[in-house]
Amino acid sequence: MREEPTFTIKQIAKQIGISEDTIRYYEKIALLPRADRKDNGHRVYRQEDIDTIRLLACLKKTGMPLAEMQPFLAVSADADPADYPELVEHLRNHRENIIAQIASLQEVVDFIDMKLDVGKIRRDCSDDVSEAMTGEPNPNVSPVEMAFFPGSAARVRKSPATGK
Amino acid sequence: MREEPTFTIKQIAKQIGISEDTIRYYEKIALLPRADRKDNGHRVYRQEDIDTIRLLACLKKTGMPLAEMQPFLAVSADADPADYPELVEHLRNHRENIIAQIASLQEVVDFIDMKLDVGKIRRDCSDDVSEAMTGEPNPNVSPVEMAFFPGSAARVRKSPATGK
DNA sequence: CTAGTACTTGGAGTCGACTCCAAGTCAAGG
DNA sequence: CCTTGACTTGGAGTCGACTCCAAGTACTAG
Repeated sequence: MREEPTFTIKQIAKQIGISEDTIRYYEKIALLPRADRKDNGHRVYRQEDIDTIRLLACLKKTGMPLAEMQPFLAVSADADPADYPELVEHLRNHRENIIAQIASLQEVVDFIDMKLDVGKIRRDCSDDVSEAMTGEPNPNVSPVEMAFFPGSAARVRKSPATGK
Repeated sequence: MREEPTFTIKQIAKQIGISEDTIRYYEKIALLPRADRKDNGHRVYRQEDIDTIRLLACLKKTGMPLAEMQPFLAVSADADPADYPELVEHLRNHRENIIAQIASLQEVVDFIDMKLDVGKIRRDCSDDVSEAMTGEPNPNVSPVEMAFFPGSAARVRKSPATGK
């Protein structure tokens, strides 16, 4: 069998877009398994490892704390998650969290769009990520009082003008 | 005019789901304007303030650092953002960031689904939040080697099996 | 042999975002 | 009048996630 290509820590750091220090740190806190070393002690990475680290980077982007990433690595590794029912549960939970987070983000996007579109009245597109909100198709809403807030969509209904 | 209802810090903390300390902290770092006080010095909040704080909480959920939230409050306040071209620019930028973040999240969701659906082949539903990704409708992909990684979607294409 | 570079390690420092605390004020109840 | 409870303040402490550093080793080129 031909040898897989291997990479230095510097290379994969650059490739993935995180610092070498961060990668070493992940290893230090055992978020990543100890990487193989060359004879001189330098770390060697292969595609498999890169994929794993990339997954971490991806999860990080979603705001997940490092401590919660471990289970994902277990899954990422190679296994069939069905072998670990607890883990499946965990994954499902996290999936829900992420969906909620997407909804949050979408609300912010909506908020921004609303602010950017002040007066334009261009409210029709498809954006129903969350089923929780999407209250009234209320067009020209006024600044803050819209229902862009999670968990209280419908009940935010102000009365008078904003102070002024 | 009848008085708007007002609330204590404890009430709104509970309502919004963050700690009183956090609210005071936001005020301390001037992320929030100094709240009005009663004669005894206690903070009073009205709906308007609650909306603002709720916006912060919402932005926080999206992983935005506190320092970046200021512009949103300026917008939230009452103004027409068109009055502040820089701010509009900032909003647009952030909108893009969020869209990207949603894509990241969606990838994680896809990853989870993929892991959960191992062998199930149930790939059809409607989830196209981001227009950036949605690469191939590639069904039964193998564990890690999938293109669930942001920024390198198409180019991560492994050849051999995952080590084993 | 020396210089340069690419790594290694353990540990210290930083930064953001809280979180906790002690001391103080005020209002109401017994 | 004294206690209790809800708040105030400034400041200290914590925690997660890095980020930086000094000292050491290994290889490479001149």
